[in-house]
Amino acid sequence: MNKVRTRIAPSPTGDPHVGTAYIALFNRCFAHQHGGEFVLRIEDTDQQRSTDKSEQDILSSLKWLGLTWDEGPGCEGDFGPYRQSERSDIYSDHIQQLLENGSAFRCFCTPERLDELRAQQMQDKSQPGYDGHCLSLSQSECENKCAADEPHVIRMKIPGSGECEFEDMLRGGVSIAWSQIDMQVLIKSDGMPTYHFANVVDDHLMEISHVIRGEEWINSTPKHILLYQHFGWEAPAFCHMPLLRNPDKSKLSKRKNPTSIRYYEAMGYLPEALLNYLGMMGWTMPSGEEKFSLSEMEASFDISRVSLGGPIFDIEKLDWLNGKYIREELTDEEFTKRFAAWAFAPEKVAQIVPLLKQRVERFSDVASLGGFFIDGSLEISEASFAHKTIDSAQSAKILQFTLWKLEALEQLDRDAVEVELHALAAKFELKIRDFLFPLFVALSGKAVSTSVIESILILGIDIARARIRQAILVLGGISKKQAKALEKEFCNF
RNA sequence: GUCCCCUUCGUCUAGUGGCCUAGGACACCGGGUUUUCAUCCCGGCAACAGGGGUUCGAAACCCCUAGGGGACGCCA
Repeated sequence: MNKVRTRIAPSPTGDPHVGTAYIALFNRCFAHQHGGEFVLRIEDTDQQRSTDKSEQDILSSLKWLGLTWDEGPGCEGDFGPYRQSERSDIYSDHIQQLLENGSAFRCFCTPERLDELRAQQMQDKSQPGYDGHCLSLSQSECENKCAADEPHVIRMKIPGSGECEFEDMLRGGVSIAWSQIDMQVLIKSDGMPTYHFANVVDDHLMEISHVIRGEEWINSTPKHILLYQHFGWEAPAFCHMPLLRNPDKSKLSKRKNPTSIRYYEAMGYLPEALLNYLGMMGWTMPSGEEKFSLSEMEASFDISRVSLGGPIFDIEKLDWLNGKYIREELTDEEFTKRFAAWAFAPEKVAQIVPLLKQRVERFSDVASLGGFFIDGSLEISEASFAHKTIDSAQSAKILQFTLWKLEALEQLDRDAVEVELHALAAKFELKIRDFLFPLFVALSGKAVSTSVIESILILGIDIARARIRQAILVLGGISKKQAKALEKEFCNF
């Protein structure tokens, strides 16, 4: 058997997600269990959404958890570069091969035509997908369009009939009809490869032997297998892990649950506890022991022990485990050190001090005024939101709208938040001080507090989001029906 | 809508045809220890989705039904 090599391939388009860490953990364990290597590759082919900041966040979050990689950015091996945006030449060479051997074709259809096509297919309740329009273009038509610089994409050809059968390491045989598979775009009109194409090319060139990824990819596996065939390459083994779930069983999402690794860091979870918790999602030690370190997991890892039901990410059990780690693994000295490093991180203190200094008369005022910066959840009740003109329903609405605004914000900076909040207050026809009142309470637990905007920035979007959501719940919550109506109103704002 | 995957206590799970009257952990409820609380200890509650096969024997294998989830983008 060839050397085992696995990879995690995050896309730097948002917060570092616990799901990424989850899949990374299993990839790392599998590789190391077999004396192989674990590779990190950045899939930044989406030029619109990829950011350097997100990449940095993902890398540092994985490191924080101890999920270091044997090869990847900052740890160059023989298969670099490890960032897809730096591999353009490789993709253009390879797409040329497919164009030449007839397994891919140029498509000049406009996005408008494709939207229309899809809308029609949806209406007819048929399987949405490309209709093969440009397949019938003659060679000369195609050349003329290219010469005229007409924007186009490159798509892969799909067998007209039959089934794609493949082995999943956990599920056994899976078969999907080729008729279900779309003629996937491989190269976008901006010249960048799509995930499907870059992923296959890179996995092959980086000699990835086992692709361990989320269940959401099962349905596109035939596309990948077909690409390996088009190139004449041997496909790796595939293994699809169950998806982490919200308490309502849907795929874990930030709208329903904190998903950012940063959130768990900011809430004061120990990385080793969070990692251990992720390890017990769908997996158990052969001994049955629930508390285990990364090296223990790697030593006893056995992928066949993965269970297939999608596990619910249960914060209560994580809390228990984290407490267990604090009690059993930290000496008083270590606790002191780690708590201080967490609570009094210099960058954080530097931001908080100016806000507190002007509002305190004695140091002994600091804890009650600034305590909410290190508190986890706040003790608030509906009564905390009592206000002379704003009732509970109105408060909940203000909080919900603010939450949506914050979620929509590309980047969290002072000015942007200020502009948005003022705009919202105006729409509500409220004075900014009245409008901000529920936010003060939601974020700090008190009616009197440091600046809301600064507080959001210091707390971080993840904690702010969680607190606002909690406050809405305390205020009686918002039913699905109400949420729908509100969302409509929000869009019209 | 079409296709794919999944299904054991509320939750995470053990279980690979007889050790199953289904085990452990979280949560919850009792009790003990503790000046309170927490920790810790002891006890309790609680599940094989339903139906049909195969078998001497099914939680486990097969089929059907139901439920849940996912995928169907010039996002990944």
